Amino acid sequence: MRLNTQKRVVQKSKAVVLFGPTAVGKTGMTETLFSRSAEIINADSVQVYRGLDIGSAKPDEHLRKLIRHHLIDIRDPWEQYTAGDFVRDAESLIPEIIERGKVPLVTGGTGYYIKQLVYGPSSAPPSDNAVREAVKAEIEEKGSAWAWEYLAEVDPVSAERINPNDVYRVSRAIEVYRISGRALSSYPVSASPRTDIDFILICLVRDKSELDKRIAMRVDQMFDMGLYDEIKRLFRSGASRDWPGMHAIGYQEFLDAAETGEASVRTIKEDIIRASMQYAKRQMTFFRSFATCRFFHPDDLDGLSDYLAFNGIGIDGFRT
RNA sequence: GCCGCUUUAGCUCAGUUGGUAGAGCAAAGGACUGAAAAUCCUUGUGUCCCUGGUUCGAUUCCUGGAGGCGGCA
Repeated sequence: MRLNTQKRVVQKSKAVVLFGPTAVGKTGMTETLFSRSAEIINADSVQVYRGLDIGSAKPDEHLRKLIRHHLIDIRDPWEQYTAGDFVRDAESLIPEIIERGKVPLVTGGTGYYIKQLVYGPSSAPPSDNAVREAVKAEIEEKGSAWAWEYLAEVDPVSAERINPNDVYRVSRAIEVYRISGRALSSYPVSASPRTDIDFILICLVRDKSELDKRIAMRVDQMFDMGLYDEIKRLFRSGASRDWPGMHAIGYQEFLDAAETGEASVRTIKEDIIRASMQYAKRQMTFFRSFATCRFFHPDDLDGLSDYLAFNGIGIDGFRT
């Protein structure tokens, strides 16, 4: 039908997006299905950081030798990496990978990055750190109610959309206005997937109880693998809340514990497990909003490879 | 064994001068315009420990019992 028509008329760039909540089994899947055929474009906002290895569940040496990975270890944890950076990086990698005769495989759990890539990035200006700090200081002084009212004056459309308590977004909207003199809402936003690249969206899912077990198990493993040593190393090099990378689950809990001075390793571990489960839930909500996404259980390799073959994607020839 | 305190949502606890109850956390659902593992929104029926009594009416007051905590022996 529509797919066939597209295939005949235009040979568009194709890329596979493999998404799934944390601990669902994305990494294992890439090894099974894509070892020879693909190069991976990481879409995980924490794995971009050097030194955040265990807590971010980075693919190990073995897998990274087997499949070429991009956008991992490209920033230090005190540097900012953004959705906009990701889109630009991914856009330049996709044709390069196709050029090499491989499938670009975008995989990771950061739904927002994937949305910006698949729907086309926002045209609003990137953040300016000085402006952001100034806005933040002003809100701290005058309060969040003031901030929203101010936004309602300069950008009523955004104010209508953003909840007054959502200081994060209110301040971003004010920031855009201060940087560009234009309302954030005046920058167009795409409501449908971009047309220059054909993204095949796959979301891996498991039952809640199954996923919860895997999350708990994986957090245990992280501690066994030396998460605590990783944290100590980061603290020694000056890690704090100011580092973007330290906002990640598995790291921020140690910062909390260091501040209160009361938490034991056991309660930290419990906190990390709970935060991961909540994150997994948010990830699923994000992906349910992608109309074109197909859902598979990670064990359904036949279904998945059939679906990819139907879409003209060469994989490793897996058959049971 | 005696004395005191305590028992209310999955958890920690408010509260009802007697008219069957509500916060935080958890959970479920949702949002997402270059910070997104971030940030925010919505959702609260539970034998108010059990048993008798008083009362038009008891989760609330009284009797007896059970569990928990503390003190004295």
